[in-house]
Amino acid sequence: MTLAAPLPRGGGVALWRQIAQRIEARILSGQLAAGTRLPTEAELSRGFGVNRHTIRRAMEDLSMRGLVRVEQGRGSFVAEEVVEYPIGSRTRFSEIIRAQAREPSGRILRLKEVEADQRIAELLGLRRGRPVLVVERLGFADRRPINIGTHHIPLGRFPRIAEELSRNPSITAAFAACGLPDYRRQVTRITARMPTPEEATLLGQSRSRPVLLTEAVNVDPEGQPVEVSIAVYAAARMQFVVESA
Amino acid sequence: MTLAAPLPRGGGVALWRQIAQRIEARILSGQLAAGTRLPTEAELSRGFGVNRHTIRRAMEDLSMRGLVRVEQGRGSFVAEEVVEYPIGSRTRFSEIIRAQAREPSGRILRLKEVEADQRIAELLGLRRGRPVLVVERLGFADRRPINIGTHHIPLGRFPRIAEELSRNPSITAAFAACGLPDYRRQVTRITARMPTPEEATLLGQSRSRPVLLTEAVNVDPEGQPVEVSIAVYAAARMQFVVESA
DNA sequence: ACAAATTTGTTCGTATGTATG
DNA sequence: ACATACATACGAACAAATTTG
Repeated sequence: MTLAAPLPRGGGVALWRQIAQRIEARILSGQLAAGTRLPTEAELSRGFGVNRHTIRRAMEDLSMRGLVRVEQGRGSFVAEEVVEYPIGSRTRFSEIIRAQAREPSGRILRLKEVEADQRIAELLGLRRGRPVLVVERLGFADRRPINIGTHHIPLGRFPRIAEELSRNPSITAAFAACGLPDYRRQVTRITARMPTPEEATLLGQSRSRPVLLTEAVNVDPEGQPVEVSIAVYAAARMQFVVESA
Repeated sequence: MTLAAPLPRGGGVALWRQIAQRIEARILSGQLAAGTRLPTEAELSRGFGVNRHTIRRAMEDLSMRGLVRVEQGRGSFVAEEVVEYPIGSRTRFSEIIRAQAREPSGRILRLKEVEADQRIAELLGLRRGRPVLVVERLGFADRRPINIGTHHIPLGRFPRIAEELSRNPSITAAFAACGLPDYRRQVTRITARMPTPEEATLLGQSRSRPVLLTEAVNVDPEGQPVEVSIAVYAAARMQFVVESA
């Protein structure tokens, strides 16, 4: 246990603070990489020669400050850096990831032609039952899964979009190849819920941690809806940022 | 059990779909009011004469579509209407609630003078250690708890704000009484996490359901930060809406 | 479906030191 | 000097979630 070392007692600094500071220093210096598991509370309390409560107090501090993530029954982990995801009219997955000095990538999970249900039809300005391509796509930043996007695209206007997407799993590129070089996000709705088991697996996260859920409508320069996307994000790794003019 | 009635089997429509549709119809027609508890899965399975798994499939469908809320160990409930909470430069709690035809109110939980820590000082454009008033406020819509806001206000600029707040638990009104008739929201950060036990109690929600977390900076007309607010919202009752110009 | 082992979460109780009035 | 409040620290036991067999 390299973390442990004798602690000066009665020196005016609470033991839990000293412990938190040592762990923090290891994390900030990179000696404890993001995602790595910390020793158990029992191990730490033995290592530092303090009571388990004292360790827990230190962990609570680190957890509150977002440096570690504690999961009941599993252990404690060095927190991953959160992706700052600006929500605005030019919200593009790959641009946002690249702007954070990470490498974006994506994998198409499913491509399916369906008839638009009530809600999707309304948002796309179509009649119910019109053909829509449903694209499920897993998005990555630096090979870590970030989101699962379910995109609904009207096939009446973009009949060749499925073909383009199977060639290159980028929504923006597929639209460009179908004659729409630019689009903008009109509205985004944000909420949160617990993940389905499948979502938790795909996002590589615990089932007891929440996901952020967005529903967005993208429109062409004339204001005509071209896509409705519903996406889930691992909440622990994501922070949406809304700048107000 | 008025919900139950014989179901046509082998008619090409899955039993769980028929069950889900019946329950949905009752909810949409208002026969099952928001927040009321549904019969247990065991009762429903007896009532419809199907296996409990079939009921569960129907409930999962309804739950995914946001019509019901299922809580392990407690039961299933008709989902409350979600509050649509627009995020923009004029984000004001009471105005938003009123715009949804609900009655806003608030209760101050705590008022405390503290020294600004690193993060708050940075966001407020102060030096660390400067006096800041921390206000914890529970916000209601139609007497239902909606959010817990923790507001940080620089006392150097607003020395009398605590007094105003104890008279009227509205942040906007307190600022107005302290000579700031108008302010705007500059940036909002949104994420989600699980609630603390206290948060779950105050929000009247299950501890196994997530909360949305916002961090916002409000500035005066000159762009000077006047308040940092960190708020948690019951995710099941809240949807943030971001319109992009 | 169940059981065991592991790990964090919660709640008791006790004791000590420090700041405050 | 004394009482009080508060944060710190330790100990024990049990609850709850997760993983594994």
